[in-house]
Amino acid sequence: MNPIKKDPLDGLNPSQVEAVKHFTGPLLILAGAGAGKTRVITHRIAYLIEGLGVMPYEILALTFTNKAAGEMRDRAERIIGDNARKVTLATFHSFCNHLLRREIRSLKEYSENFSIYDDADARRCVKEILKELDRPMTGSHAPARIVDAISRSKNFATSPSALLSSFDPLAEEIDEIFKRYEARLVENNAMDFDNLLGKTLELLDGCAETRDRYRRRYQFILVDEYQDTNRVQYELLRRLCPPDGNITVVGDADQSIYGWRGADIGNMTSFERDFNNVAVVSLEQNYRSKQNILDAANALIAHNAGPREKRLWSALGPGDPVMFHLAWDDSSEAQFIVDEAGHLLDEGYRLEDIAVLFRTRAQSRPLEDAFIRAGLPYLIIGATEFYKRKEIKDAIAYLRVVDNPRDMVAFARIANEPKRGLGPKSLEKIESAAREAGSLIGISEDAAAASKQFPAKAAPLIGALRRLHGLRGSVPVPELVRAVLEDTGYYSYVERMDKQEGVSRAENLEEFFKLAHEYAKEASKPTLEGFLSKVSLVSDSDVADGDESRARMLTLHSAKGLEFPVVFIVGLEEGMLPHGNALGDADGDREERRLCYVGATRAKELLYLSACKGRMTRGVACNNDISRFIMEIGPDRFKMLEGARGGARPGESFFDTAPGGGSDEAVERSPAIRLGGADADDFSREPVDDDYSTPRRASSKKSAASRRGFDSDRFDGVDEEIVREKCGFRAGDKVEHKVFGTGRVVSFKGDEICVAFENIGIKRLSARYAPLVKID
DNA sequence: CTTCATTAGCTTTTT
DNA sequence: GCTAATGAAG
Repeated sequence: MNPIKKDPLDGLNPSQVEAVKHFTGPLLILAGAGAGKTRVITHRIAYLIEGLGVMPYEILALTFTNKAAGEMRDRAERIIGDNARKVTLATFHSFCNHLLRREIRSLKEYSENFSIYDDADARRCVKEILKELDRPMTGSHAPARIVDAISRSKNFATSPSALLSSFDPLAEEIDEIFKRYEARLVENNAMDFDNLLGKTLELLDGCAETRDRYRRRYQFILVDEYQDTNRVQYELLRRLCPPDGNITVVGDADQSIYGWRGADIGNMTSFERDFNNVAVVSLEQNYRSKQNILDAANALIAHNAGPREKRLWSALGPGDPVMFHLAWDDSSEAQFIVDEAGHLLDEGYRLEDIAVLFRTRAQSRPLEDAFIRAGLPYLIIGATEFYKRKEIKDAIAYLRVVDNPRDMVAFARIANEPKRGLGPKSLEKIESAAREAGSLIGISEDAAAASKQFPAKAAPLIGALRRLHGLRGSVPVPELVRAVLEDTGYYSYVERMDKQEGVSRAENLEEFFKLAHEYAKEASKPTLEGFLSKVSLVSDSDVADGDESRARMLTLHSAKGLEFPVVFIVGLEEGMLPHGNALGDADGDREERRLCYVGATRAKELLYLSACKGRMTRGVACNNDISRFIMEIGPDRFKMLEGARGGARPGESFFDTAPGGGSDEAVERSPAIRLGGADADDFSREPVDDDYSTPRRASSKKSAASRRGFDSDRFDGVDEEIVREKCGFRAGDKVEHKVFGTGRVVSFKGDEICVAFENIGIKRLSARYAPLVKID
């Protein structure tokens, strides 16, 4: 028994109450940024159950990310307790995945243990097909591009060639490649992300009985981020809900930023057309940001043509003006942010209050450098690398083959990992044998032994896979996972790998086992398929959270739905934001503007925008104009900020007006350039080199960044002597730092070494990892 | 068949 | 500045 913890109508404004209390029939909620969208959905779920007597299992709530789904469930649970768990609350993809696993019989060519293919798997398929067709795989025929074209065509529900210019050399062949790709998926009993949606639609269309069953089951449907639905998702909603059904969609056309992926804002207007008597509620009061921030955001978005459905307002007061800083180059832009962050910390903000938003992932690098140098811990959201790690992908591939022995993409990945002497030639033979036998484990031992064609070296692997496949269902998932990796020899192979490499990989595998345990604990009916689905459908932004005291770094896209007291948006330059690929295209331009709008509206108290006159892109210097978005917001809305080292003035050109001093100065500030330059040798000593040459994605707890930056706190109290011994420095030593120049060692504290640098001042650095060299 | 080294190609955003 | 693919040598 769970008492109502809270009245679902408590603390809502009149529009929100109207949205929450709406009972039957379609409802369209136009919710501006920060207007309490998630709040309305969760409270509506609560009210339907507690106030209107709807059964929890009759409710289907769909989101785009696992994170949003989880958050919604948490919040609903806080209002109504355990009943919230019985609501079907899922992403579109995971909902479809579940439906398919249950109903797949209706699609004869698939069985319920189908694999889910990610982009990399899809590319591999395309590559094989190109090889088959003897076509090139470069330029216009790059597998990634083809996969992209195929995916877009599915999202737009059209043929791939229809979306290509007729001049595209690919246009002629793409449909054929597409056909073979689909056939290959079927052969492998696999679905790509798009097919999870598409096949579900197909299934519901092909079987009225199933469709009606789901319609009866889900009397109430709620859709979050409705503006991001694509054609297929829209059609799915129409299958699941009759025209006068109880469907509530919540969206904001101004936050539509996934048009490139097939999201169709047209679905907002289609909704009123295709569903009957649609009620509309508009939420305009913003509970997140100070008015100055909203004014800037409103001014920006006003430049997108079309009627303004709403104008955000806030009762939180004007707040500080939005700030703008023009930096010399990307590293001084990053330095500006670090300096500013320092001030903010002095003022009482915490690191986790601060978010730095950028357009492209590549922009994180200089920021990371600056944060590392300053010893400020940060977290890159969305760079989960965990599931992209080789050992994890291998482990998943093993499991996939065991679960679905038709999955030849997974098999190709692991056949020779560890080395079993199975090269491409052997692989081909195994594949054709598998095709003949129906699946890998269908290859009979006798037939294989009899055939001179069949590589004998493959027999043990196939045997192990067959045996493990048989254990499916009778052995608990975590044990099965371990058995798969141990019995195939993969685990010991990883363990035996040389030194650090092997250790961190084995650690990651242990982490993976832990995931399996967690899954088994929380799933009502754990299965290998369930576990695989789970790991296949996690998105990058799902993991990153936690209340760790770190600044956040993330793309504008992954910022949607989040909020932070302080937001920096960097790189407001033509070609960057708006991005070069969107220039010259009116739709693209508008979407870029919305992207910037989304970023700006993430800020609660302080919003900083910055641009730089020049930046390094792909190792090449280039200079950009200040983004049109800055002009559109209007100069009088900004407080202009100078950086510690002086900002550049508008109109001044970066690399060409200052060929001598100017660019040299810039080069000196950029560690990346120095590293590649002549004095790289100076830093080739092991710990030093390691620190700066290894990839610096900070998402992993084991990254160099995290070790130096903050974990050091935990070593407080470590004997000073040990530290001294470890790093070989003593107080008074003159040292040189790759970035900070020369200085003198002042003292030690825990794992940290304090150094007084000539121009910079005293810095606390990690004794073990700081790139310090003793000089005479 | 494997391993190592060099090179080409590329980076917008992601369930 | 990175990954993945290709090529040469073991």
